[in-house]
Amino acid sequence: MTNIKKVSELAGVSTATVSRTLKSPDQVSLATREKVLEAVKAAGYRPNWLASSVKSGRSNTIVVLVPNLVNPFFMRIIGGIEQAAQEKGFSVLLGDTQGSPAREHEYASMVLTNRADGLIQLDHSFPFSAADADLAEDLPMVSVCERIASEKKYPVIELDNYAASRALAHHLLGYGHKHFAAIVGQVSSQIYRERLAGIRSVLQEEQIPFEQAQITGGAYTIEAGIAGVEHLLSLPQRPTAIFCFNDDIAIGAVHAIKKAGLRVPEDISVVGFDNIKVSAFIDPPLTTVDQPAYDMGRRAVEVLVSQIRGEPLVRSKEVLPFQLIERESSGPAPL
Amino acid sequence: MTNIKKVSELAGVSTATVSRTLKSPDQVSLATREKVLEAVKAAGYRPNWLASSVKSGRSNTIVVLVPNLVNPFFMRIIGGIEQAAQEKGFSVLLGDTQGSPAREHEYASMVLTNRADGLIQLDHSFPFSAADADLAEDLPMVSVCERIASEKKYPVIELDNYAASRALAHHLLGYGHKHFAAIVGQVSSQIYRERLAGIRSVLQEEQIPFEQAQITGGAYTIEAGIAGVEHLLSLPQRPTAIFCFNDDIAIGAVHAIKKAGLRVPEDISVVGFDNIKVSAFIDPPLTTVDQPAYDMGRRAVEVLVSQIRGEPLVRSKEVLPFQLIERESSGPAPL
DNA sequence: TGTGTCAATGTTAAGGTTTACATTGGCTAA
DNA sequence: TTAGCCAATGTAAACCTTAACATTGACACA
Repeated sequence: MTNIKKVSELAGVSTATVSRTLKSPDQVSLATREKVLEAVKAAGYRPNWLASSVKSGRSNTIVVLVPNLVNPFFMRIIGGIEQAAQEKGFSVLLGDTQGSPAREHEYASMVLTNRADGLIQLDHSFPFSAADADLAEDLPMVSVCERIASEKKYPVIELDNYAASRALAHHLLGYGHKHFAAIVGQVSSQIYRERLAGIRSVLQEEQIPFEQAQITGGAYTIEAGIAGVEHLLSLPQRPTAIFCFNDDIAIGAVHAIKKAGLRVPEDISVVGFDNIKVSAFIDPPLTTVDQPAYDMGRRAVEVLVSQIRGEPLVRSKEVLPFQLIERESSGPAPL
Repeated sequence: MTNIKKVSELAGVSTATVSRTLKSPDQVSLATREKVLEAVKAAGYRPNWLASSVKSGRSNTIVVLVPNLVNPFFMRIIGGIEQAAQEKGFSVLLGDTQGSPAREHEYASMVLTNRADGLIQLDHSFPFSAADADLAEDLPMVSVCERIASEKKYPVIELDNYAASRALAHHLLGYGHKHFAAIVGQVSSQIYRERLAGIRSVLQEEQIPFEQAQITGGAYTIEAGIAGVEHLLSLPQRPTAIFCFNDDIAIGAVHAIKKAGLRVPEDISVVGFDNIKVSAFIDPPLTTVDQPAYDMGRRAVEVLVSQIRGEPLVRSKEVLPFQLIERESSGPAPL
């Protein structure tokens, strides 16, 4: 291992001068600087990041907890996180939790052990174990999309899910639909409650019933979409419009509807959520709500880094704009 | 910051005993152990990972260079990497390079600065800058899917792209196709050459021409698939079967073909590569080659970690099995 | 009793870097 | 000439943990 001491000997200066040459060159005379840089090159020296980090007490690293790596929506968020982190001189540790609390605990504890300076949670759970909870009190943590379930309010970057769902509902009402269903993904989350409330509020205003039987789900997957449709088609009153709580579910739903010999949107309209890339290119292209995933990731990093730097929190909640994307998977209700 | 010294004072023992209690408890008497653990709890102490890492000289971290985070195939690989890394006590630093050499250099240099112990490259370039190249000589590095372009042969986990392409070609020949085209994604990569060679070898055996004009591409994206089809449909001799070098391209190709008023597979057969999740659920479901992405990621970590541990390299190249997945996007050639 | 052994614990150096403080020496201004 | 200043550099402590080596003391056995 070539270390700073070896370089200092090679250049005939002290280790402090080597350090200064690399970190604050203006404090070193030109002649010495050149001498040192030459020695650095000759020795093939690269400063040991671990050593400087232990000195500063900062790892300049953030850990991101993702429930599901293969979800393209999350990946767009992470793309934004990665980009912004890099710009700010941070690196990103990936924490694929698969929704497992044990894994969440493990990754979250990295912030307690100086392995990371802060964390971004993409799921809705409070990621620390009960044992760590009190230590986690004032740690930099930000959530994206979901709100972290805890007494203390951590900053959150989110969408107005209530309004977005209302927009989808109005869109479908405009097509004359009267029989609705929802395939909701993960129950027990903030998102679930808000979106459902948004839909309910619109239907109530129009005095359209929306029964429990019409609400199904379990996960944000294509399979859940297929299973949801199979369930819905077995009901006595078939819905003419289905809210899917993300685009993967919607893709599964469209697939299952077509497989059952029905048409989208002629027989059943399907709307999704997230606007993932592929949604525009399936048949029929998906009506959905666009979330600015990349920007949400970027913003999360900005908020997190300012927390890490100890700057006062401006807003504990930021709501980013959504956009209703009307495509061909939704259309007039059948007569 | 509560450190080990504070705990040692609280417990009335030396720092060494605290360290031993946590790292090798069998060396400490039961009574002391309990005393120390109580103090640890009372102080809310968590060992500083940076400090122990600088001591050991190991960060137990690997950095993964990904050209494109949103590609679900890469994400499956990374899922495998993440899982295996966690099992082996490593964490994963994410390096979203967007194909930019500057970013590759930056992430790769993390291995030189003790920020990471090894790296996994998902692209085909040698990720170190020219200045770092000689330092990078013997660093732990593994590539997945693509082979790293350098004199020194780094271990690679890959697929038999040649054989897989031959399988696809035979599949299409079996349907009576005679006019082929390919939308190839990134040119200049190993994958490109091998897959093309595989297709060419089969067509040559059957004395079927395969002209340069029929080969198009540029990126592994849906848009490239669309652009590719638009180009191919403008040619005097329209192909009846299109090889797409990944499923995203194939999804774009199917979309564009349908948009042009043609049918898949009745007018044109389309085959993809990778078998991403959504490929089974688009219309028509995609004929493709399944790559064991998750296992490739896992295996890459195993090889990398054994390199990090200084174990001798068993094989510098591991070829994992592919599987031809025949679905409805390919069918008999039109008359 | 004395010696040897061993488990338990303490002391301290080491890991590589940064930085507060100290030193050097050249220069200016009175 | 000399005090004073300042830029350049050096010295050594600090960051926190770990581990090699040292010490202690209890116990066994001759």
